[in-house]
Amino acid sequence: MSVNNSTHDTRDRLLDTAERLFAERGVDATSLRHITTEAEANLASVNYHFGSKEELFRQIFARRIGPINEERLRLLDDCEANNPPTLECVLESFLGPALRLRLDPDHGGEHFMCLLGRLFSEPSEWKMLIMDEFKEVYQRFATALQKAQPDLIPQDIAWRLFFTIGSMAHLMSGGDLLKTFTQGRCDPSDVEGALNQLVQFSAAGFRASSHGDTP
Amino acid sequence: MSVNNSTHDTRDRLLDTAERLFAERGVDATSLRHITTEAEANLASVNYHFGSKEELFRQIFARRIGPINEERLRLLDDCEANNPPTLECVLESFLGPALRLRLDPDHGGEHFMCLLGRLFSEPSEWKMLIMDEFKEVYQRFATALQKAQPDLIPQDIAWRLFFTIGSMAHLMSGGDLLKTFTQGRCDPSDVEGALNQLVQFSAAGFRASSHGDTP
DNA sequence: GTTTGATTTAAACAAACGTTTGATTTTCAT
DNA sequence: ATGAAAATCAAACGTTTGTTTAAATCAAAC
Repeated sequence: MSVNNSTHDTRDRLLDTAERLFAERGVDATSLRHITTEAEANLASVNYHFGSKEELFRQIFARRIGPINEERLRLLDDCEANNPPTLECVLESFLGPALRLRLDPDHGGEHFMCLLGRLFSEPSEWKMLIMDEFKEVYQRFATALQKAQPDLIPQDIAWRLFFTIGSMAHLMSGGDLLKTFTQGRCDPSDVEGALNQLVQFSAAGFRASSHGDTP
Repeated sequence: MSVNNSTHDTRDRLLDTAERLFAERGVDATSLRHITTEAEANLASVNYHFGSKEELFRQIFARRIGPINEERLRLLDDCEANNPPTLECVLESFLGPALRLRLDPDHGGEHFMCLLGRLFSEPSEWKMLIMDEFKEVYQRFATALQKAQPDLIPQDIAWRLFFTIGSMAHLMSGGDLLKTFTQGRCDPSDVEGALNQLVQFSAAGFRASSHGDTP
């Protein structure tokens, strides 16, 4: 029932290694043999500690996604101390905790960030595992954005939050592409710089006039 | 060497079926047996007509990506008849041909759009197959956007085009999520409405003042 | 009608997959 | 030290994977 030190070692080693390989090569393309080899563990250890590959995946998410969403809501609470909250504050509360995963000193958070960003565009099988936890966060931020921009109709809020999430996911999963295309002049590993760029871009998008036809 | 009618039938059936299944379930998660069964073809037919699964994937892209990028550049040429071109015109030239894949009457384009959107966030293996073709388009549009917003520094152009691509990819691969979250009130299958939302959002983002700190 | 080349077919291939087993080793409270 | 629980291990399980083979079928030219 309880866990002693040595098991915790290999259990965590499996989580860390799988997290990295899932991020680098995709979930389906990463085999248990690859994971256990790089983690210097026995092939059977995944099924012993987690029961199945799917449960391993689930636990990789479980240990990271909760704290991120909690911090999002905590920062949002701070924003809503002002009424109405500023657009930039709300957006930064949503985007910051995710993008700052890159600052994790042992790079585990960075790998998870990449994995999380890709999950938004993955077929439904894996995606639905986290969308339930995400729904509460989504609703809280949608209403906060509505308060920050009361002149927008709810549909516009939804569209623009959707685009913001898309930009965020793209940055999380494929930021290296931007660095390549700009020959290093735009560097997503400058987290605060990237966050500022995305907040400003999205905030301006949210401030566009409502029904869009150029008058 | 040449191909007669009957072979073209099963060859196209394989392309169409694989395109759909790759979009619905992911490339790695789709087996040749699944493809050939649904296409009512023999298991060996993929290797006979294409040589390998990877070459099948490559040809699925080859037949669609060229026309899209050609139309993008053609529309961009029309924009640049004006000097400077408007932001909305340039953005619509980039986004329209991709989003309008949904209008393909036999739904083949819709499946490919979903597949294409996902590819941006996929591990490098498959992604690099199309990034070479994309580079020319990227450069043409980056310079056009620079002309449309001459006050922005090139890094800002790159960041904002990157975010626009992220929003587009998110819409292409996971638009159904928006419909779910909004209980059907935002419908990405209304192509022109979705395109207008994205163009207005991105155009406003591009018009944000340059270095972002709120004055 | 025969021949030739293109296509389809059923069957098999080796390799890799996630998972299970049963024995062995390690750990630690007693 | 001893016994029970926890963890590791090598080996095998039955599937499924992409690919190959060789025979069968088809289409059309001669």
